[in-house]
Amino acid sequence: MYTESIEDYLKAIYEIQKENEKVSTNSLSEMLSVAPASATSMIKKLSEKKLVTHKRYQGVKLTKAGQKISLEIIRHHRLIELYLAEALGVPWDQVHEEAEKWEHVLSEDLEDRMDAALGYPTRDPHGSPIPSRDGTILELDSIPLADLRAGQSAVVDEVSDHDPDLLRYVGKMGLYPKTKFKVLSIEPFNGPIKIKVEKSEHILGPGAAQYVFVTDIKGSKSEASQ
Amino acid sequence: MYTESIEDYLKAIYEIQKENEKVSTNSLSEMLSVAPASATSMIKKLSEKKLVTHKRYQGVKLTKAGQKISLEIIRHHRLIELYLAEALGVPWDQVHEEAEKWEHVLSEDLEDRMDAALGYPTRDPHGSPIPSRDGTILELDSIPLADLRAGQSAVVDEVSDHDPDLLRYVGKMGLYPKTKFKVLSIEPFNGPIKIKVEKSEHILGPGAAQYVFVTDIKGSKSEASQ
DNA sequence: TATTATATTTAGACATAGCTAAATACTATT
DNA sequence: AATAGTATTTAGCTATGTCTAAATATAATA
Repeated sequence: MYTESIEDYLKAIYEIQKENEKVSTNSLSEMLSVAPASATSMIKKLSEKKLVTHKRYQGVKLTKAGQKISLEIIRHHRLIELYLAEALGVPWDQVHEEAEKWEHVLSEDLEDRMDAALGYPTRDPHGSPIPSRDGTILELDSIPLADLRAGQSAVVDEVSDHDPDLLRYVGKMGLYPKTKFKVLSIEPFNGPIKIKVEKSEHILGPGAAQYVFVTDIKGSKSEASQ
Repeated sequence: MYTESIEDYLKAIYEIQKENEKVSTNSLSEMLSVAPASATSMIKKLSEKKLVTHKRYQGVKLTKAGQKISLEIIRHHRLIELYLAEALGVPWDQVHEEAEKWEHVLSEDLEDRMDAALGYPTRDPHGSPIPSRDGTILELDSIPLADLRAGQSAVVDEVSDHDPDLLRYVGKMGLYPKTKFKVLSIEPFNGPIKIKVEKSEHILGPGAAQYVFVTDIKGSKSEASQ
């Protein structure tokens, strides 16, 4: 088994790798709230253990082995999040923090029991895919809500869980995964977005709209396909 | 917050204090599987933090503050054990190990939710009392099954959870808390004990009978009261 | 291209919590 | 009361993972 710290670094590397091509020492140190020098020394350790490859000043990349461990932890994390939400009614903005600690001490047996109790789910409460036991994960191709055009409707696919305030904010307007909504208007230059969810209208700030990912887009063309 | 290590020591001190008057450095080092020197240095630290009182070569004792923390951890531990058994069907010989790790990272909020989901329980799966949030705990006055006499019947109150094998062993004969049984015969000099649970008879080794605590004794006098 | 700014790494220190080996204190026995 | 045995403590070392300050490499700009 690996230390909690190692697991945290591997998870962070995976998350950054998913967005940006390059995983820099600085991005890691920021994500984990440690000094850059601390990240450097951990990178050295991960590299010796063949969990990442690293060229000085060039960033790191997970090896097969590193990715496997990373996905195991993410599986723990997301199963726990869903379990807490479903079984114990923990609000979706609080499950992340709880899972962050529990994920490191969850046994395989309990993981299986939770998985079964939940009916072998594929998504966590924020819509993020739950990796399978053997280390495969669904790649989402949803786009930020902020990229939609007025008149389009779509379905919420995933909401970033990096900030509890964001989750509470979009939760208040009912923008949970699988929820259908329509864009009534969208102001230029990253202006506010007017949307309709169920029967009610809401104004969504562009900062938040960047972190709500949507799919199943219907109506006039999206910005991306123009 | 305190470190996991500190919490483990405080918990161990509480457990030893419950049995033996004196909590020696050696008993602690044994219970926690660390070298005696390690226990000494932790005792020094606990003493500085006013969590225990300590006189050199004389053993330690929890202060009010130390006992409070200790009981909080034990409350976590036992709530988790019961939750795992009830909600996820984890067998009673496995809940301890799982709780041992989880207890240190359980939030107060989740503690409350589990407590409510379980209907504010007072005992864990082994019959041990669950301390209340404010740090009070029921003192049991049950006695070892080994001290009973032939002809007496009693009810299982608590089974020590220190050894999973023991739990599986007594579990096989149905000796769970609240189970009524009768002593058919008991051989002298710590011999085997024949008991009847429900309709079936079992032979119980004296080593195990020492760790099964019973109450509600009926029939001829117990050894203790002779 | 030389310079400046930024990113990364190295060097050296600290806290936690463990260890072994040696010294010291207490306890029991002759 | 002296001694042998056991319990406890001290001294000093190790590993993990963090930190700051200084050195060095890369990238951006004048």
